[in-house]
Amino acid sequence: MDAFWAKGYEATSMADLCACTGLHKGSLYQAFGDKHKLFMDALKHYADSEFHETTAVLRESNTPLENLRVVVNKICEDASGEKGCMMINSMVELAPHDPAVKAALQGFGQQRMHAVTEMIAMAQASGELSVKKEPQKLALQLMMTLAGGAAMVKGSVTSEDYAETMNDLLDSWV
Amino acid sequence: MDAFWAKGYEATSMADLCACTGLHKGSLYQAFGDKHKLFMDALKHYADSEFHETTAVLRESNTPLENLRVVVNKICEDASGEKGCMMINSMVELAPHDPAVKAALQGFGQQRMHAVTEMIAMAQASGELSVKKEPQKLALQLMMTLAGGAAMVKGSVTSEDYAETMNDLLDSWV
DNA sequence: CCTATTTATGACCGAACGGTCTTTTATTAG
DNA sequence: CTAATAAAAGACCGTTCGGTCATAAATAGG
Repeated sequence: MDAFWAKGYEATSMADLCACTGLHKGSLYQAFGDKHKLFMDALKHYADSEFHETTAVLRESNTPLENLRVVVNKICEDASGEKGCMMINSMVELAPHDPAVKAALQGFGQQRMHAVTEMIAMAQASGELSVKKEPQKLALQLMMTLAGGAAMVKGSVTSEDYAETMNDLLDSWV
Repeated sequence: MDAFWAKGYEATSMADLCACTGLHKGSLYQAFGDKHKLFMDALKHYADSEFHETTAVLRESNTPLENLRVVVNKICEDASGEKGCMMINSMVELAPHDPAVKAALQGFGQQRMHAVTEMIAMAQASGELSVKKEPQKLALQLMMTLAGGAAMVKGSVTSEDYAETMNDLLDSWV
């Protein structure tokens, strides 16, 4: 997963994966089928563990808005650094030409959109967010900005500016 | 340029480039040096022509905000479709491991940041934008959202939602 | 028209690619 | 301890990769 995350699908060779895992080609093929299947498993593992870790920071004692802030900052932290976000990386590199990857990413995206939409709706209901727009639209705005940061942090935006921009966006909704 | 734009650097072979240009390997190497140099030229051509076409839609008869809207919609249109934005694609695929690409993209990014910052400042000065935040921060917000849309439009966001989200962002600043 | 220089061509190169297969080594069950 | 099973290893396969080079076609100058 780390190899695919750091270098992408095409630029990662089976030799890289062998060096990274300490295993040898035959073993990997026996265990995973082929490179593409191995990548799909790695992508799913990334998405599942990232989602699990992100939702893990939620606390019942927090207000909806506090939870939203914590989640957004967690996502920022995960995507900061040179590797960025593996889902965004894969969407950019593979989604247009790889139906399996595209379908998987659409699933992960919907999962996250639903979660974020619900959090925004709760923060609106609690009165912490004064912005009136539909939660779905705000969630899309939030996801797109997060995604853009995850892309730009790889080349032309610092992780501090990334985090600050996300917090400013939430502030503008209060 | 179209081949690199559509498939990225690693996934585009010299054979693809031959088929795409109608030329043969030797001619390409003689004219451009190697694959990497050819890619750099294609990336620069993309950035320059995209910037030129985008600034071309500006009109002195428009108000600053109208011009900002036109520019944002033009960028949206250019990045919609399966190929997305070649600069975002390259930043995600190559920037962390390719200093030359990273430096070039930082240059293009600064150029765009300056232009957008100035447009926002003008729209604030004219009173069309009521939002008080520093133009630089708003520009970064705009660029990140545009970038995220350019990434997600390749997999899980429609071009209509992309354009609508960008217009909503500008509306929220009025 | 003939020569000189440029430009395009396709055969060719070593290396690395993804993937397979047989042999050897651990591991487990009886 | 032995036999059956699973897993790891590395040699090996055809293909494609980026890149080179000698040759052939085309262009330009005298």
